[in-house]
Amino acid sequence: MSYWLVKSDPDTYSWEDLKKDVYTDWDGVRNYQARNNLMKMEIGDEVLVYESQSTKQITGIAEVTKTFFPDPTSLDMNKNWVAVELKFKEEFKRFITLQEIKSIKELSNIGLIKQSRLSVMPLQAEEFEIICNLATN
DNA sequence: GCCAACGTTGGC
DNA sequence: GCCAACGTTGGC
Repeated sequence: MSYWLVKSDPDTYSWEDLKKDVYTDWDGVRNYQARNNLMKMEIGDEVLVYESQSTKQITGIAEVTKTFFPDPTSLDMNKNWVAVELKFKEEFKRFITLQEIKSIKELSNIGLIKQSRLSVMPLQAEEFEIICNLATN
């Protein structure tokens, strides 16, 4: 059981879209490090969803329902991009902003801050818990 | 809109 | 294999 954080630009695919779709293929990832993380996801893993750009906040939790498969949106056969299937799991009572994450010392090593351009990253269990606790308080 | 960070491409 | 040029992402 692992924990992850994925980013999405809400103009492309928002939390509202996921809520509406319930299941979605998390595709379009075009970065090897992010792809390698997608390939490590297992069914039942919990995934925090972060909206970048306009809103900059973690909105809730999704769950991995299918492990990686070839990304159907990739036309380049030489580059084996992959997607996973995610399912809407839980919306946070309170969205956690980037600003708030930055203000918490225990989260200072989180990939979201350390490597701001990476779109799929692992989370420590403790980091996942801290964020969930914030969101339900 | 600007810019830093970083990934990719292509010439050498 | 190096590195300059360029493109993209994402915070501010």
